[in-house]
Amino acid sequence: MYNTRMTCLPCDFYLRTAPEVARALLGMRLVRDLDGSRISGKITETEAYDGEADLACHARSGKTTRNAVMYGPPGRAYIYFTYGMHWCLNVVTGAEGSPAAVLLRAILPLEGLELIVSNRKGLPENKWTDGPAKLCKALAIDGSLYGAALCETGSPLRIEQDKPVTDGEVVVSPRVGIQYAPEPWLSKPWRFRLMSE
DNA sequence: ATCTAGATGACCT
DNA sequence: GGTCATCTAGATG
Repeated sequence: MYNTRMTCLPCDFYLRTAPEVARALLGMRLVRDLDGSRISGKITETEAYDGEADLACHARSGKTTRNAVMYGPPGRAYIYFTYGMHWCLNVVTGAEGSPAAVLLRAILPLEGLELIVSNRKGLPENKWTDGPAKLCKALAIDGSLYGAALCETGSPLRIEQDKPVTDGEVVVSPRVGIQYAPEPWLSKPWRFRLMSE
């Protein structure tokens, strides 16, 4: 029995390498507090981006205004804007000073369904939160939440402990959308997915 | 089912 | 000026 819904994962949870955190986040619950209403979903897909050496990571060119939060303490939100219209959400991992993060790529809606519906108007249910920019739209996540402490109760955006998943339910594969990256980064098995039934 | 084109602006060289 | 950790609608088999 996992009656741990309201417990945030502690900041120390993120004090590991990005691939370790990416794997461990599967099954946990992403929670958005919006005007007193609760929207949440089970994390079902993640990707790890691991430091300046990782030539697919946004920190590959050093510290900038955009990626600065990755250089800070773990457990905070690195949110970036891309393709002229999309927001994407990451969790910062590792010790302060070492830039790394985990991209949240998909969730399964659990609470606040009526708000998700209104944010994803007209689309079929299976397309509500099955991509990194889609889940941000569904949960009303944008740049105003940059740096939010995901490991603190009371934060408008946080990650709560939930039922862990077994290795048998997890599919590991290379990261997507980084064709520009050279080997070995292109093929690093740092994408983690929960199998769907 | 799978493919393609266009959106649209911040970021980097 | 080219690229981008993407998404959607529309076309086609």
